[in-house]
Amino acid sequence: MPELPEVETVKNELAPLVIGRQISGVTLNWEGMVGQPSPKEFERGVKDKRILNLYRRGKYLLLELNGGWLLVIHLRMTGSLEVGDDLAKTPLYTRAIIHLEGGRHIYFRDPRKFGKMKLVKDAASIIGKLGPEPLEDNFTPAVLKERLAGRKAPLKAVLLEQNVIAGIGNMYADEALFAARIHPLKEAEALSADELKRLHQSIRQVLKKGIELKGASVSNYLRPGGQKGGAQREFNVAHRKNEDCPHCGNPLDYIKIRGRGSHFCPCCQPLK
DNA sequence: CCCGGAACCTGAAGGC
DNA sequence: TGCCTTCAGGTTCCGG
Repeated sequence: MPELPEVETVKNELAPLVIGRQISGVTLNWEGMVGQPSPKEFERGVKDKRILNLYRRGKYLLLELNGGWLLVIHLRMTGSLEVGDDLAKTPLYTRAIIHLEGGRHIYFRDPRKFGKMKLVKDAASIIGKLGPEPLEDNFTPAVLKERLAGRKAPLKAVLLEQNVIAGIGNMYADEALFAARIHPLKEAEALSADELKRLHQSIRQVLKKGIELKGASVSNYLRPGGQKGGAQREFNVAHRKNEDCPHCGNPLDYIKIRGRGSHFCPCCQPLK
């Protein structure tokens, strides 16, 4: 599923293909992909705008257009963006196409139709409530402590909240907790100073590694050129149901936390 | 505010 | 083999 490393990879690989290009039009195969404004207004508003720049914030991809407009894309669970030059080779499950000048197309694929595009002027309306970017320098163990303060919910559940920290999803939450040797059900506010330090370091480490490997292709995620990412091969616990812990060899555990499948090693991540 | 569960969707995987 | 059920999990909404 697209989390911070996957969206960062999409941004990095999309940028040289689309920045500076003008949008000649949009095809909506499924109008539900447009969150706001109405599909018709969206089509009119995007047409003939130029893509000036590309940013990521949390799991949001932000296309800066001229006139002060932002085209915001969220891939949700099964979305991916691919770029191609031949409409006859439109990928399966393409729900929307952004046509660029010169015959290039951005295909928004999404089997489950959860992804969303929005055209807005005010970035804060979309990303204003997001928590800190975990890979920026201002994300410190002290900030992590402050973000978890007062939260008695399971740590894993709190890590998935985008207004606490932006960009972490189910896979990288499991990986970060394993690397930090902390049980996912540990009460979020109850971490010791050492656990906070380990978790802070682990979050950054697993996200950086995910970006280096160009994201994890466990389900539908593909890079803009159609290639898979490689991060799933390096996962220690995520998506490794019924397998053994790569560290101690004991069977991994699988439980549901807030309805999310959670993989961990009960031996290396004791609840105590 | 905090917390947990349901809903949105549909292809893939598992069970019988 | 084929039908049926369950699972996947990012975000938003809702009830307690």
